[in-house]
Amino acid sequence: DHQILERLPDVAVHTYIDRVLLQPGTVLTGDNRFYSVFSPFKRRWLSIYEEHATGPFDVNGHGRESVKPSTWDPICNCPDSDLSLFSTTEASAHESLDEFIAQRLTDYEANRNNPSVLGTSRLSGALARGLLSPRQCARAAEIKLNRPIWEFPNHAFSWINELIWRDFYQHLLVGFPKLSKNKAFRPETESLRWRNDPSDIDAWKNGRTGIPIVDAGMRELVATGWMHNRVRMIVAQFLTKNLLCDWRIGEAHFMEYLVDSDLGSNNGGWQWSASTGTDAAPYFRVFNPVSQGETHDPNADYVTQFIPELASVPVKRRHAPWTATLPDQYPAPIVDLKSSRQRAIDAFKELKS
DNA sequence: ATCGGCTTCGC
DNA sequence: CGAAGCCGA
Repeated sequence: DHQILERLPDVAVHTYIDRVLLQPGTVLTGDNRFYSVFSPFKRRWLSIYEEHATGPFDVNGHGRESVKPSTWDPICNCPDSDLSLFSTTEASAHESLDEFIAQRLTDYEANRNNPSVLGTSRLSGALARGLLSPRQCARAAEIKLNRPIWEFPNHAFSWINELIWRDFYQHLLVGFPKLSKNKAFRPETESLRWRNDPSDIDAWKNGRTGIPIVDAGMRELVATGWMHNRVRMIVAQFLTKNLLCDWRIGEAHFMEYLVDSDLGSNNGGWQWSASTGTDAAPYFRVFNPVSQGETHDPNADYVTQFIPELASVPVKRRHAPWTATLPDQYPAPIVDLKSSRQRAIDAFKELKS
């Protein structure tokens, strides 16, 4: 950027912090270090935001043209995908934001974990591609609720919280450069003996693991260029814990297919799920994909949408179809959930010795 | 230095 | 209610 500026002395260039709400390096601990735990980061973040919130910048009037990628094709490898859910122009991204704020913000906390309903904002693609800024998101919510974010009721603050997570992961990239170099945050996890079984990885990528919520998510990813956040955690834990595959395999696959692919958020999410990261999930708390499915997709609408061959299975058994009559076209589970969970816990336990 | 507390839980 | 260990003030 600096070199381009030097070569264009007659061009007026204006730069803005618009990828995040607070610039990385400005939210630091008492002894000026980068936070590695979200909660204290958030407390400090809020105290700074409360004092120094600037709102969106006025960028019109500098001869600026709107951001307009002509297509998602260069972004994600989804040749057969229906990407119509995602804005491809700045104007439509703002329409999506306004629609979310007006219609769904108040129910966000109640609905955000159910992948079968339109509960999340689905603005991640627009944010990652620069069609929207998080400042514009926060400001739109503040206008709607007529108060600053630190006075938001819990149900709406829960969405702002996700914007703060987004900031957190960008801060981590700056504070811990090894995260950008394919390295785990917790170095001792580098010696974990991942299995990386090629046929397991293939089944995971193609939505053929025999675990419906996992397969639905993986099929949603390829079909739409997006995956619901709750399901991202489920498929990530299944790959890294039950299949004991290196988190970098999943990270790369997501980067290839997601319309919202972003190094900070994607790497942060994968290392959280794999228990290799900052403030990561404790390794002994392995998601059970059946209970996750039954809890968050109680009517099995989501798994049925992406795995139509499950329609013959009674709804109550649809998250564990092997307990009923398995449809011919749908595979049996490629791992036993109980023993593979224990295998992962044991592998992580070994790291300490 | 001590100590409360730690995104998303399984069983 | 179990389950590591350590962050951050």
